[in-house]
Amino acid sequence: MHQHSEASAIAALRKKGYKATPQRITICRYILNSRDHPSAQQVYHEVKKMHPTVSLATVYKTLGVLKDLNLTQELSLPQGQARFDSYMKPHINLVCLQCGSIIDLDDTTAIEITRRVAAAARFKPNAQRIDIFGICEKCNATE
Amino acid sequence: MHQHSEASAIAALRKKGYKATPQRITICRYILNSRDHPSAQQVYHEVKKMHPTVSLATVYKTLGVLKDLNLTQELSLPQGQARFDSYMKPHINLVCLQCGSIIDLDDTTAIEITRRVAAAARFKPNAQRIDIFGICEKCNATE
DNA sequence: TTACCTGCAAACGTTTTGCAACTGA
DNA sequence: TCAGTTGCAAAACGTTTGCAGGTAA
Repeated sequence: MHQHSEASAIAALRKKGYKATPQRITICRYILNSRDHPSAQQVYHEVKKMHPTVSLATVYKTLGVLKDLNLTQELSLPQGQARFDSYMKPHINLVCLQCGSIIDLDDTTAIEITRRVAAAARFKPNAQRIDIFGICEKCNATE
Repeated sequence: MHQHSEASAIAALRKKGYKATPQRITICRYILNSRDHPSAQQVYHEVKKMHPTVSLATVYKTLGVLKDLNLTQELSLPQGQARFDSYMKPHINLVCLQCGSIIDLDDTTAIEITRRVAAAARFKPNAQRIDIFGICEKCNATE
């Protein structure tokens, strides 16, 4: 699902004039290979394992860089922190209101929708996001 | 588009045991009749014209009540404040990255998508949101 | 009458910023 | 070498909360 290797992340950074620092590489590796849409705090705690002195500021700055490189998307949700999604193909986010998990769901509608909109309204689309809020399979079972 | 009258808002409040205070009525009237997806700050400044002593806390609390009554939806966006949408029919939000405007677009896809998802993943949907980020017609023209 | 609401101020959590020291290219 | 980066601390921001006084029903 997340097809970016470490080497391609480094190349992407350098291509746009960003330095490939150890902290950034660690952050990229974590984000680009995680499927669970981590928050900045989660990234921070994870990266600290390799770089104990890393700061939250660096995490936020790097997340900004990754957005600029189009390697991640920011999912801002009501009540609380943003979550980061490195699955950049148009898709649907299934957001569980109980456990907070976010599942990426491929669906042809997600791709189609932008095309339709560009045609219907005179709107120049850049990015998209489809969220469906509800109760996930796991929470539904344990209820 | 926004079909709620003041009387029906008062009825909705009372039905769930909320008091219909003057502040709440003013906030409801403003939110339910605005098409421009105001932020809490905008609501606050607007309501202040009628109730100069109203507090931001009351605005936030009332916005919470309106969410509970299913009369508004909170649109949290990257970089900044949440915006509030009183158009509750499934639709697409066209979010302009330049001027910040949000346009509601009716599209059959918006309704269809939840049905498909409920079937595809074993997910119990509650609410949905479709955002397309880009440049609106107006900004595109003045560019 | 009373449970609920208001408005103030303080608290909270996330994100951003300024800056001196450091470092990748 | 030097533009860009780090990490710290402080600031900024939107939002929430506790509470004493006030008000709708």
